[in-house]
Amino acid sequence: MEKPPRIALDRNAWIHGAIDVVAADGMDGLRVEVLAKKLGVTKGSFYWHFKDRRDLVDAVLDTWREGRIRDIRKQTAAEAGAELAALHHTIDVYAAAKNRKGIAIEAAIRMWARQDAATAAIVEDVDATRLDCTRTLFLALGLSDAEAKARSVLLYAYVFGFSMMQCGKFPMDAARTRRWIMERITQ
Amino acid sequence: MEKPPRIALDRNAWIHGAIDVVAADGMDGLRVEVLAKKLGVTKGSFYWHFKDRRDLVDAVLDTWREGRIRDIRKQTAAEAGAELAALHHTIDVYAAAKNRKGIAIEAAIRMWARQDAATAAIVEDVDATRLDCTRTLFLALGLSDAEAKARSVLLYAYVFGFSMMQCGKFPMDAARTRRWIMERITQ
DNA sequence: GTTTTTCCATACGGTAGGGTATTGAAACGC
DNA sequence: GCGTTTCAATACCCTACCGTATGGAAAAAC
Repeated sequence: MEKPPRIALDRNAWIHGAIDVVAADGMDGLRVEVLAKKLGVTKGSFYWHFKDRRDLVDAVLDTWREGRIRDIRKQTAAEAGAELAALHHTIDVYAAAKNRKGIAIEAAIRMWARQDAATAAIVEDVDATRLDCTRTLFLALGLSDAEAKARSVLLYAYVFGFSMMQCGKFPMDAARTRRWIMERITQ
Repeated sequence: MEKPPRIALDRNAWIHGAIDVVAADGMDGLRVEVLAKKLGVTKGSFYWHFKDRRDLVDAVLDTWREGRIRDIRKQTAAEAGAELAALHHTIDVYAAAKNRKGIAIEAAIRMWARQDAATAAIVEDVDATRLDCTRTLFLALGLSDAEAKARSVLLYAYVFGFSMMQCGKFPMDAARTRRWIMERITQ
């Protein structure tokens, strides 16, 4: 019997494992002992790296905020003249079905933010950053500031809202609908 | 000391109490013993009216579905010629800040639907009904079926998405933005 | 090689809560 | 009045977890 080599976990391994759990089961589903078993250790390890469960939750939220802010800046980066394409790209990336995990985390954290003020503040930061990024793109297209803001709000509300809807029983041409809506938001 | 008169609870009292809890704490926050204490009884009563916790959850979901379907039909009812006003009214009612509890329940149930297939089917029913109700209004305004569907999807995605956003740190004229978006969706 | 630090296992106490079994009391049928 | 039905209280058992205390092994420091 080979003895498995000792691979020490760090806070980061716990945080990323926790994010997976949050995506699957929501913030309430994040349990220290369950996560420990998933990582192949016991909670003795957990309480070495974290003060308590709340410490992990805060770390998850911080990691999420930093990641989301970095991501939206990257996705909305556009050379001069490519702003419209960048907007289309942003909608595609954020509303895409391939982004199931990201959407699940968004929903879980926003749900949790209803009960937790600190989380609500983090969501506010992320949303403000996102809204500002697309506002900049709309401004570059020559729109007024008020219209750039309104279109940004519509863009994100659509993206988040669509990800929460279940259109399975509503017969439609999904691709065509997507295209129509994207035009409506950006032009 | 007056002895409080015995007021027998029925399933409905439990269900409505449960809906309040779900709005406040999500589906995971719905606990038999906690709800019993809130209703001033013990869980001995609960297990008289319900087989188990899942039985209550199912009852909550059924009640929610029936209520939501009845409500959307009522809100989108329009005399001939008043279809546009009905659309505006629908957006107002569903996106309104005054509807905090309704929004919280929507979010909680949609979150729960990620883990529970039966719930996902119920959400699908509600969404299909809602989409169809506004589609009918758009059709009455003379739009093509494809466009009527696309506008309906945009309408609900916006309403749900906006309720999940935290725009506190994004400075804007909220009323004016709302008006702009409403026009963009309906006209 | 010994000491120290790092990381984890084990064992334990405590609370919350699901579900059952039993008892009890009020209301109802007659 | 008297039995029956309806609804709720009580007492349990059991599981899932949080958090702590302590011991122990591996690695690093020296």
